[in-house]
Parts: sequence; structure tokens; C-alpha cells
Amino acid sequence: MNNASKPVYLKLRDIISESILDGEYAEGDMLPSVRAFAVEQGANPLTVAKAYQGFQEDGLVTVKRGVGMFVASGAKAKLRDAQRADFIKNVWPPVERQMKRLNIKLDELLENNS
Amino acid sequence: MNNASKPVYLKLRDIISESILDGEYAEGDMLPSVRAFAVEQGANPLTVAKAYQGFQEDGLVTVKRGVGMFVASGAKAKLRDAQRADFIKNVWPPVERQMKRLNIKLDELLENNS
DNA sequence: ATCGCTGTATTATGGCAGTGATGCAGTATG
DNA sequence: CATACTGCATCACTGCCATAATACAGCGAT
Repeated sequence: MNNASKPVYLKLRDIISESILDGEYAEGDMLPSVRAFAVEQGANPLTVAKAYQGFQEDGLVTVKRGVGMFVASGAKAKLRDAQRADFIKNVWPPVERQMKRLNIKLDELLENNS
Repeated sequence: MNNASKPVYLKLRDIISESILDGEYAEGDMLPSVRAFAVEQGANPLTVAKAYQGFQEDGLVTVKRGVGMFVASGAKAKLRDAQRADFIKNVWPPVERQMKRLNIKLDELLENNS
């Protein structure tokens, strides 16, 4: 299940998430407008809006109508915790199972880092 | 991206792969018929057929029309190698990136095992 | 008030993936 | 040949995704 085969609105969601986690968009910052981000990513404004929608439902962004969408206070920690929980619960177990089944040791994986 | 949210035919494919890797279906053995496996898994025969289709394209099973599908010779090693390569190339990198981003250490993951 | 930006709602359309019901074709067995 | 099993092909239905063309509503600066 690669990133390339994901729906666009989910990929956009990931891009935003990573940007917030990496501090590119700090708390209080305004996110790119729907139309601007659509142009930047070569996507449809509606698709971007759909991607943004989930964030406001989770309280990660604050919407100022007519102005823009802003990274909510505490969003970074909240996002981090949610992603950590998801990783431990949903991502890691199948990975570990596959490593056991294929007899892949951690040694083989921890060398080629950037 | 959980196992639960995968298309049925991909889940069936995984079940077969694991059964071959674990030796449940040895090389030369006949796989369950499309209809039998469909009943067993509560799926549609066509969906099972679609799951089987990929295996014959990869030369992992030999089809004897009117008889059944048989695990090809060398299928286990071939499958293992393919899955190892796919894991190292496609699965592990995003996992490692996410671990770095979320600052998840291996220590947290290697304790609660079965 | 006007202009230019912001997000949002509406409706419609095309494409594609997943699933399903039915029937046909090949093979072994009697 | 008849039967009962195999895989496989065709057609159709459904839902999700993405896009499009508008239009509307809120805010700020001139």
C-alpha cells in the first residue's frame, strides 16, 4: 500500500500533517488557501477543501471564514500523539509480523539511512 | 492502512501467500478450488478467482484447466524473495521515516510481543 | 461601498475499482 | 455419454474519487 496509490485528498492530508509535524507550519500560522494549495499541488480546489475538512473536524485547524485556516494551538502535540497511537496500534504489528515471517532482521534495515 | 480496510481480493491474496510461506500448501499441492475457498472465506467465487489470478501471472501457481491450481515448483523461495524485496523497498522506508518523524524508538515496540 | 481575497455549498459528470449472478469451457471418473 | 468437479469469460451494479462550473458568504483594505 504505497503512497502513490492513495486518493489525492489523502495524500494532501499527509503533506499537511508532515508540514505541521516538521514545524513548517507552526501553530498560529495560516495554511495555504484552498485555491493556492490546489494550484501548487496541481489538484482541484474542491479536493483540497476535502483534505482540509478532516483537520477542522479533529480540531487541528481553526477556520476564520473569509480569512483562512490556521494551525490550532496544541495541534502539533495532538497530531503527534494521534499518529503515534495509530502507528503502534495499526502500522507496526503487521510490519513486525511480516518481518518474522520473512526472517528479516533489523540489522539489514538500519544501515542505509539518509 | 489496516488489513481490515483492504479489498477482499487482496486479503485473500495475503492469506494464500502466508499459507504458502508457512508451508501449509507445499509445492505441488493443489490450492482450494475457487468455489471451495469462496465458501470457506465467505467471499464470492469471482473475487477468489481475481485473487488467484495474480499468482499465475507471477508463475507461482500452475493452472490445470478443469483440474485445479497447483503450487509451482520453487514458488516458496520465489515468493519469499519477492516479498523481502518489496518489504525493503516499499514497506520499510515509510515506516522508518514515520518513526523518525514521531520519534518512536524500537524499544517501545519490541516488548509486547506474542 | 467596492474590490479582492478567504472558505463553503450545490449540482452534475466521468472514471475506476470492487463485487456479484450467470453461463461456458476443460478434465477426470464412471 | 453423463456427471461433477475444475477455471474462466461476460455483463452489470454499486460506491468512491476526482473534477468541473457556479454561486454564495465572510472578512479586510482601499
